[in-house]
Amino acid sequence: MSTQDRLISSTQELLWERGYVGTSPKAIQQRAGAGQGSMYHHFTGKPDLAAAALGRSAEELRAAAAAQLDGPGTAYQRIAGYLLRERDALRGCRIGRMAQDPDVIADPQLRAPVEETFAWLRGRLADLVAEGQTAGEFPAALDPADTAAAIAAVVQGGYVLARAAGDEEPFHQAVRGALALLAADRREP
Amino acid sequence: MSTQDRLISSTQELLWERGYVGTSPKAIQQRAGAGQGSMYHHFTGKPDLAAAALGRSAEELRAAAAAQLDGPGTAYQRIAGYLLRERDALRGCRIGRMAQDPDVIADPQLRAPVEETFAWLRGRLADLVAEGQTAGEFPAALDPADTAAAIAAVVQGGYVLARAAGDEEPFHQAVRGALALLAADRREP
DNA sequence: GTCTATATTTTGATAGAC
DNA sequence: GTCTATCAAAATATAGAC
Repeated sequence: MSTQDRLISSTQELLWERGYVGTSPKAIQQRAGAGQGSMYHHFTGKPDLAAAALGRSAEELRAAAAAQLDGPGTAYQRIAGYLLRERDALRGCRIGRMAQDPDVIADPQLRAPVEETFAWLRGRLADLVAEGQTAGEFPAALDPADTAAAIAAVVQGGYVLARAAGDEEPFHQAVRGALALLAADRREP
Repeated sequence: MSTQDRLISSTQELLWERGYVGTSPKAIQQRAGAGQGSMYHHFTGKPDLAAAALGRSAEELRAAAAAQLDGPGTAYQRIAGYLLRERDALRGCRIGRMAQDPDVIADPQLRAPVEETFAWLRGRLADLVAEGQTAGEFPAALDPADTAAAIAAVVQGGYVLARAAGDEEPFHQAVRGALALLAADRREP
């Protein structure tokens, strides 16, 4: 792996762990095993490096989600597969975390990967919900975009609950709760 | 309002806007109109002041939520009232935001109000769901704790989606989506 | 491309006068 | 209680040698 690559992956890790404000160029250099000169040779500064790191994280996240959502099975099974996928709930979401950072939200270059990732995810989930409605899996009365937003929100909010509790369980509860609500045919009113 | 009070409320605002790492003593002093001396007279340092601010924010948040959840109406109506309450979705949650901050999560003094707020909220929502089940509003098969976690997660995750999009709409979609899933009796499978 | 030296500003706090 | 120095360390670079 090149020095440039190590700088990017170190920044990815640090942004995940400490956010943009909490990540210093010095910390990045130390984790990458590179000096000041290397970093400022390859990137114009912290925002430039962060943009590269966020772009890569967004790509990775999207690929991982697509692996579940585009897989085999019914719409419900694929959504369940996505929600039940193994995750380190206490680490939270690499991309969702950035939405809280005012310096990321304020910089169009940094916000773009965050915005695009969630726009894509909500769209993909909405398509799946609509597909499930056509197949008779889900009630026709559900709005696909609303349902998709709720599903994406449960994951992001589940991370918040887990980190607040210092325990993964609230994340899993939220996911189970959402899936139970979605499993309309299993319900007994 | 005393200088001490202004320091606390200024810190509450800045923690909400910029998080713990992004909030400097200097910024607090400027917003409060107080000098260094005043701040360090009333508080031992930034962590101490942040603890006071978070404690107050937690109290306020809990009171606001309780106003909706303990009000009149059926369980569904009260949950809907809570979810549809007027919120500035782009500002996000004062308390939930702190769960992302590693320095807050690492300090037991700072994490306590965050942990307690969500533990209370999930418990209160679970009681309401159970109440609704007894009344026949919700399917008996739902697990109250899971459902409560999903509802709380939708709000927290809704904020993430809204901030990522730079638009309140995804928050409202997520809330509508969750309420539609909860409204079991209105469903046509 | 990478390194070391240097520079400016901010952070988070202490000291001591009033 | 509040104010104005003062301070050591860190953040975020730039300069220039190799």
